[in-house]
Amino acid sequence: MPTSIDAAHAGSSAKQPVRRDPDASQRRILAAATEVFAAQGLDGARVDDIADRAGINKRMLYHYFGNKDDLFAAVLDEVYETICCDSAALDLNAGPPLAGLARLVDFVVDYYLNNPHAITLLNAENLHKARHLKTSARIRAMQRPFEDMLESLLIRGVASGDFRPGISGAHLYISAVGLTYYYLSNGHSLSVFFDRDLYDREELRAWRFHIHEMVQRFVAARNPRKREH
Amino acid sequence: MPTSIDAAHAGSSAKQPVRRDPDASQRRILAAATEVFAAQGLDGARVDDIADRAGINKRMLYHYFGNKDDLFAAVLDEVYETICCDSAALDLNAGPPLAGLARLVDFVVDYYLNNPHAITLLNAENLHKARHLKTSARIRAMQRPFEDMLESLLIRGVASGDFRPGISGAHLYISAVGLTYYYLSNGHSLSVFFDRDLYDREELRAWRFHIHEMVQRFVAARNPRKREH
DNA sequence: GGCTTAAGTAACTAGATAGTTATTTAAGGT
DNA sequence: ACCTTAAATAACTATCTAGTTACTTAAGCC
Repeated sequence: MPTSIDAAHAGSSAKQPVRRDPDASQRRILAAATEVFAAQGLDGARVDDIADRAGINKRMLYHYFGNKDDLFAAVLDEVYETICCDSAALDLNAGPPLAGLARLVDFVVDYYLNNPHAITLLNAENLHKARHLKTSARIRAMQRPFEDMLESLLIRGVASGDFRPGISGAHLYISAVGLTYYYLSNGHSLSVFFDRDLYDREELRAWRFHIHEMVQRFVAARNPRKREH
Repeated sequence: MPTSIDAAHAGSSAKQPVRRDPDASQRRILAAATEVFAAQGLDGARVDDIADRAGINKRMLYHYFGNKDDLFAAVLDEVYETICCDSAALDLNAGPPLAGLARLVDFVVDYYLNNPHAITLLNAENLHKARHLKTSARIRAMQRPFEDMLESLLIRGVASGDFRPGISGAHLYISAVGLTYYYLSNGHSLSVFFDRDLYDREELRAWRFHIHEMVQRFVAARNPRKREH
């Protein structure tokens, strides 16, 4: 089957005038680049492959994005954008602290389940020592409010007697992401090693529950309540 | 400065006979390949670069290892080898269960601190869906004994009243590795986001302590004892 | 010393790949 | 209708790169 229908040449092969749509072309390029960079990495990806999948002429890719590296930066910027937007919508400080904590975990798990590209793209970025992130304005803008939100949650939890004091918001967040990310990122190796499919629906459900338990027990003041899921 | 002294041509430029040492050549190639694949990934690595760093002729690389992909497989095999050997030396079931658990965590943290190459190599492997691992005999051979050792530890812990029942050895292990691995693998991104150097000595010490706490609190029967480090 | 084997070398090649040049043509303002 | 701008295309190129060919020479055995 054909990989994708070329919008610019949609319909029959009759000599219809080529419909122009710069915005759509850019979006198509970005979407194709996201797929290919995620699947092959920055060095493994082929510019011709991206252009083919986007159904556009390679020249347009250079016209809109400059070069391969800048295109990769644009893809990453979009990833950071979605992380920022999704995070901003997350209000950890409504309702009880324990519920906020659970929402944080579910948010992280859902984000990486819904954006599997993000993992391999961020891996590629870290292989290059976060070169592109360092110049991204977006992520810097949301850093402070996000950390503040985390700290508020922790303070509220200590006040309510649910959390113990002295917990680092950064460590808590890195833990939740790390447990999610590593499992999904290295699931292929782990599945071989433990001889079962860790991407299986039931395994994923169990792992989500595991993260909830780990995080809760970590912050819990004394004996944490069982949490139904 | 020159990248490395070529053993085959060591000494002055006088017309000394070329010393032959096939074992050393292979080791040099493997060591260079480990460096380059770890730094650039499978696709980013250049065979010529590896040959240059090894100080051998490219032809020998193909002679001993077949092709680029097989060389990468050999590098990974060595990584799996060290993981297996190091793990085998780890006796979790001597002394009290809590001490065994702490040894497990320290082992994992130390392994990835001492073998930073392993992380990017395993990432490259997972980008390719653990293609090479699937055919590695080594890792399969140690899977069962390692899991058994973990389960014994958990059973002993429950018996002694230190651990709660119902904990999965696999989940426990994945957690310890995940917390270590993600922190180190994505430390560049995280350092930018949290605006501090997470590879700093003091930060690393704090993170190790954090993993100990998380893991201990996770398995603890009721109120875990504080653990000095 | 001569002979066989394998370690080592230099120069080469076929194909791939990022990036360009030169050109055509749709869209939109006046 | 005309003209400018920019979207789109096809064909091209300089360079890089994995893998090879053809050759030289050290080591070990008799």
